[in-house]
Amino acid sequence: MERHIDKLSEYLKNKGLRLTKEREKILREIASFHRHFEAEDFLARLNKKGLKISRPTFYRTLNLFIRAGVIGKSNLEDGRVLYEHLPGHDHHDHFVCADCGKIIEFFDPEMEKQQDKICKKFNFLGIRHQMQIFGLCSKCRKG
Amino acid sequence: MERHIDKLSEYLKNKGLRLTKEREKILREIASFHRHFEAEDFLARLNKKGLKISRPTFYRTLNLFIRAGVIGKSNLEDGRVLYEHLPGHDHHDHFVCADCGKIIEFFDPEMEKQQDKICKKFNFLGIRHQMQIFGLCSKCRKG
DNA sequence: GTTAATGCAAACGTTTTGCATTAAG
DNA sequence: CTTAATGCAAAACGTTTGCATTAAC
Repeated sequence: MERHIDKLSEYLKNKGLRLTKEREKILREIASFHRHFEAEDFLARLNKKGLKISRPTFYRTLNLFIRAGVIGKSNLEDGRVLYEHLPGHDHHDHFVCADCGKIIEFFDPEMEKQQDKICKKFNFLGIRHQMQIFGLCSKCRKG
Repeated sequence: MERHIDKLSEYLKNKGLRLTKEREKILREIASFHRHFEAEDFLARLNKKGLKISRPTFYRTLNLFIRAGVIGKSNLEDGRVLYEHLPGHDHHDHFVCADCGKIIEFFDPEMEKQQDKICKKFNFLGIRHQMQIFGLCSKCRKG
């Protein structure tokens, strides 16, 4: 949490923006939620907890947090749009279980090396990448 | 084109569905378009060419073509939803240029092997995957 | 002649906007 | 006290739906 609030505060100060109660509340929830989340699900979660945040403010805040670098956004191959908090959260790729919908993170240095190679081969300057493997997780492949 | 129409006809026959003029027109355009496309762009293109297809019919047709296996759909990491015709179009991954938006396809057997390895390691049954590398293409990295 | 497909208008879910009000600095 | 942020209602976006009409088979 401290890392998140520090990073956000710094960004806000640089930009002449303000640390409001709403931003603090949302950040606290996001920082303590250690999974990917969809916007609407998370908003419902906030409201259920009694933290009443309006929908426009929530979306505006998500976008602000992205700009500030405290959360990341990924568009999955299945159309879902997922967010996750970033600081202390290194790059990783995703398994997506087609059955239970679970998302499993992985990081494979060999894969990263191979990606560098392919970029060089095509003279492409890679900035970031995303990779998703769809299939069945170890639990669901038994069923 | 023949491959596409044959594949569609077979699907329609099996399902007791009909090969309409609209479906033929749309299929002809898609088959002769050898790039990825976004739905709205392509619909505008059709209308500009004088082929008047309503928006609902167009979207219904895209979904039908997906079911029939003549086109594929991918949700890019940047949120764009792209379609492309399938027969004679093998699996590939994508470079996406952040500057000009161009999409470059590539296929790398080493990468595929590495993906198999990582699936085994996690006891994940991989069905399909998608990978996108964002950055600058050879032209744009000069500018 | 059946019934699937079309076009229209209207709905949809998600995300964004305009604007008057509130509150952070 | 200034101006950024909020909440509301309304719009925007891409896509889908209900329904009466048209057209494949």
